[in-house]
Amino acid sequence: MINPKLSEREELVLQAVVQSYITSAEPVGSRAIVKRFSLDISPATVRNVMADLEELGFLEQLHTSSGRVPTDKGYRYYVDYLMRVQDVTLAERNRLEHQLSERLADADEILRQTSHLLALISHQTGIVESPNAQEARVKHIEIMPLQGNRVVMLLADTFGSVKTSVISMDAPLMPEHAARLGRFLNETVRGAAIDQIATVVRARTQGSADEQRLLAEQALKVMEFSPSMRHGQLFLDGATQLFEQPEFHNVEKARELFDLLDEHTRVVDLLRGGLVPSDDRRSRVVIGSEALQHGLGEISVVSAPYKIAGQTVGMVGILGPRRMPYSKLTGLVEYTAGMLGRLLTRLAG
Amino acid sequence: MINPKLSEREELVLQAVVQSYITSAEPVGSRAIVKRFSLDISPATVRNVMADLEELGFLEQLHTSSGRVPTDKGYRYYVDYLMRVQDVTLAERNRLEHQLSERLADADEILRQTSHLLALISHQTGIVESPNAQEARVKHIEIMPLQGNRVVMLLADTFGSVKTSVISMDAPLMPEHAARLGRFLNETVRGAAIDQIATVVRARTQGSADEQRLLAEQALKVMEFSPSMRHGQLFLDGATQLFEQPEFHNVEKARELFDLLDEHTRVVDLLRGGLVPSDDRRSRVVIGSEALQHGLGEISVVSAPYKIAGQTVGMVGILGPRRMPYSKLTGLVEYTAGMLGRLLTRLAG
DNA sequence: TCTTGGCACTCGTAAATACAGAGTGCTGAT
DNA sequence: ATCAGCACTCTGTATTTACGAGTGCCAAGA
Repeated sequence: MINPKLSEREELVLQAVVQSYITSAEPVGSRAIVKRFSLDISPATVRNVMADLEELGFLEQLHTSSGRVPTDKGYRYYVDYLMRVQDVTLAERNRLEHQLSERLADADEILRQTSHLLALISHQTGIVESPNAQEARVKHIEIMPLQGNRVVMLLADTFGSVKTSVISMDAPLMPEHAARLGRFLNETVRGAAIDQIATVVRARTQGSADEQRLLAEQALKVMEFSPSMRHGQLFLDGATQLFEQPEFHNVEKARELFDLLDEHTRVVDLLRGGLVPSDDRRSRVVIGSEALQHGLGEISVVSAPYKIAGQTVGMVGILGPRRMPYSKLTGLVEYTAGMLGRLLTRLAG
Repeated sequence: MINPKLSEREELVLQAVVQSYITSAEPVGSRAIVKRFSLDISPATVRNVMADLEELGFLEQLHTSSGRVPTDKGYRYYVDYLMRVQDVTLAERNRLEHQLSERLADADEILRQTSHLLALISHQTGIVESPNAQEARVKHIEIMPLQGNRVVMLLADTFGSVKTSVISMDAPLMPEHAARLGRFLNETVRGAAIDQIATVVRARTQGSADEQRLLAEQALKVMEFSPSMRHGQLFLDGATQLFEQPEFHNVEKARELFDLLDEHTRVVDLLRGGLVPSDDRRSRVVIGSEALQHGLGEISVVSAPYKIAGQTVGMVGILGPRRMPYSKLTGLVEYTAGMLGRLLTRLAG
């Protein structure tokens, strides 16, 4: 994609249109712009520039003689070249600090609370992805027999999060066998990546053919299927706020949106913005239909990666209508990602 | 409330109106009824009966000369006296059996899957309340130190469910202290009701004043605040399906609904139907504004209690618009509650 | 006394028409 | 290049009209 550099005046007008439209949700006309931004040029001149911008694909009219609305391309140019990232206000910063330091102990609780705060501050939907299981290492495993054939497996990882999984065995597990199995698993698997556990254990038990191998493999088989272990969780909050946005007053659109939010894999794709995790930009923006195969061209996502101990492990983001205050939200996700990283790093070890 | 017994013909007409309206979502007129149910009386007669029913408060007109629509009172009479509970079809029964026996090991997974199936079969929102913590007894507690000052507490109860809670201590916990604390807690608290743990331990540690008392109390303090321990979880599924119902094509209504679904305490109140748990009816129905102080007069809930080992411990239900196929859904929740009870009883011990 | 056919009336919906306002594109003057 | 002026286009909002579904009531019949 070539970068079609615009003239200074064109940029000025484009920026004005985008900013006006973001706050008003109404198509913006030439007169409104001159007035609102106290420009030294006449509406007629603005009209000429707007006509050019429309031909270039940055703006569009819903019908002849309505005001202009930005296209995806217009938003993109605005986000990439025109917008100035806006710092989080002091009040917002305080709010984040306070409400997040309360529940320091539980990683999941921190993630949940983060998504909640993102939603509250942005008035959009806040999204937080749990630390990627590919990066986490096993810290400790505990095995505990339950009633009947069932066993619970508790796994603590290096990111400070704790996962449990209840497994059904072929036969009841005696406490002493459980202890032995626990020791075995800890020796074998400590330090391994979470999603490599099965492979590691299988390699280790390949040679030796004692009864433990059976137990271990059985436990692992179920572990592989435990959804909370394989896929990271996704914390969403504030979805209902989107009903306030005029773009979702249409019930069709609203339904599409809520269906999307229920499909976590699609949401994660949006969050990651189709980019490789090594990409080290502080934030990214997906606009409208850019990353979506079908439907739902109406939404945008602003997201930022967060790091634990210097390593990128997940994303935080905000999802809302295409018409979003990008400059403010970009600042917000970047700041939030930074803080979340610091908090989680403190938990990790 | 007096029970205003209706004449046979009045009952016939009321039933016809309710059933017609439930399937069509349109106000129903006199001619339509005679036709649809092949009645031997004329539209004019039906009109007279309808006028009576309106005066008695069972029906209403949206405006002069539109068809009639049932009022809350009308639905109530239908549900209490006219409707015949409809059995679950064989296909639905098979579906429930199959899909629920797959994940037998994890109680939470069973509950989640149950709400999912209720939603799929009913095309409404499925709700399942986790077994009431007041009835559950502690089976086993495990304590495991994490990085830094943190400790994870794992609690298995007599209902076969497993809860974890991450706690921040004042100082790091040595493995041997953790083991001692674990033994102490198990001795003290085994068999106690989940929501009585704090009380029991406090009573036990009142006299003895060694270091363990400090540890135990500290652990408990946090445990009390752990939300997943105190309140039961609520599993909801299929909310977006409600967009298909014409009553939620209005965005205002849709928003109110989704806001309600986010407030789990209100949903639980609806589920329980304002009745005492000892009430042993097989199912209950809350219609429209009956149990709601403000707003949201548009929804109904059909629910049924489920039992573990003969004891009522929670509710399953279906939430949807007031205009619901009560006879079918009543059968569905009753059957589902029964099956869920059997499955969970098998896990418990 | 209950039932029913007939009829005038009401109300909501949909289509057709008219109108005002916002905004544009173009032209000619500076 | 810029801009004032003007004709034109399109939308949204009444307003009107027509239509149909359904009612309430009355008077006649069982």
